[in-house]
Amino acid sequence: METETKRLGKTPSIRRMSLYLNRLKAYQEKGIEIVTSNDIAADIDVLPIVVKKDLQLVEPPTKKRAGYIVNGTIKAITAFLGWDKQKSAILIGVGHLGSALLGYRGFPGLTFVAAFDTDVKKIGTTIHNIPVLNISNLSDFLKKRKIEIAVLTMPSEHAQKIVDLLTQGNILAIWNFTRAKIHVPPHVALQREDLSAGLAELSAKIKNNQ
Amino acid sequence: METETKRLGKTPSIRRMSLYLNRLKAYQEKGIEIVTSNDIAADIDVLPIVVKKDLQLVEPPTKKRAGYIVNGTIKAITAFLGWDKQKSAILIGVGHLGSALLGYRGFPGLTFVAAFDTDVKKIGTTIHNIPVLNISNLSDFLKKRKIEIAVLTMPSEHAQKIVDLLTQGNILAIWNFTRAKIHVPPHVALQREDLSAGLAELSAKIKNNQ
DNA sequence: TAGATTGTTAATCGATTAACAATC
DNA sequence: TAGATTGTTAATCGATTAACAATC
Repeated sequence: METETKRLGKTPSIRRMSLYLNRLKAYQEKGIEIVTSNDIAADIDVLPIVVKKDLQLVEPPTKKRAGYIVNGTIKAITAFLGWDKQKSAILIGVGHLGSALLGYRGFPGLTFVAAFDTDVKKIGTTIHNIPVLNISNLSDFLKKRKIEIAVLTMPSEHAQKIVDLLTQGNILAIWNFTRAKIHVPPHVALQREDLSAGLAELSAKIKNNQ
Repeated sequence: METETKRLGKTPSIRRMSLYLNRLKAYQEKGIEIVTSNDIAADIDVLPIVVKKDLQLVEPPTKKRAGYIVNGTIKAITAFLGWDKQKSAILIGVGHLGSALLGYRGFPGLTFVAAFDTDVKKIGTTIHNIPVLNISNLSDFLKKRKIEIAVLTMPSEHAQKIVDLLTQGNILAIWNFTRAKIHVPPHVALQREDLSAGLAELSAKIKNNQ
């Protein structure tokens, strides 16, 4: 039943893509048109060879031996990640974290079209202009609208029940911020996000500095 | 100047520790006293050998050849991460993400004692019972109180200026949720958190499912 | 041409996985 | 004893880094 974790190849490289994208956009705003792997590397604290190897994955267009063309490389990364076409998303569970994510400006390619909750005080309101709907309308909603990504920020308990509704509603991907272990059919992409993993890493670094 | 990224050894294992901790606490609540690597592995979708190898790092006490003792293993992980002693933390920038983190219940070992902002509308209020103070009082505050961890959730622009104040104030660690590249002296632990890295990973998985 | 860069191939390092020894 | 488990050592795999070839 297990071995869910299909190896995707270049996970660390893919995770760095958003850093590159950010830096490149900053160059673009400054009017810089060409940039070297050295420049980027210095900016995000990795070795230049890492940048070169990673960017090769997206086949950045028209490089001369002077560096990467900023605009084209932005487009190449964006296309590589599928961020050139906006994906519509819903969010389940409008708590602190949920509201924060709804208002977060840093998710390119993602457009929240609705949020769902059980709390009657929240249902009917909007948060950052996104309507909060009754969770009991989820299935109907998914029949009417094509939604690609569902973001889970509700309490873990009933996660699997919701996930089943989502997969029946033909969602493509689930981004799971809860601690529930959830099962999805193989054609549904699943990403688990664990905020305290970062804290664990930081804590270990503190200990190492004694 | 660079090569900031001091290799810590077991980063992936350390990041998984919070998952183990979570599962073990769930067993504890159910009254389960002994648990095998197989149980844990099935629960978090990794191979049993991964659990065994990872847990060896924390030297879980008193195992019989029947599994790990839940209570003792919880204590061992907690101690390994330094989460047995509460660390006091402040948060800089009480925006959406900042407020969400202040209210997040899932950071063991971390106690927020104050938040800082520049917005006069926020200064003087409390968020989740944590007082929001004027950023101009940051240095004074750090002289009076021993603070271990600073969480950065403000706009990137002035990050380095704030970081300099923090390091002068003898902070031990910085958890950076902004996109600013920041420099810290070598004795200060630094952890960069990038929410959109997870989205990049998810997006790549969607593409792979075509 | 010399210099600076990306692109590519090879070497190294670390993390994951497998196999099995030790133990109660 | 047989069985089930952790602990340990070895093998494999993948990611990082180094070295250098190709190019304008």
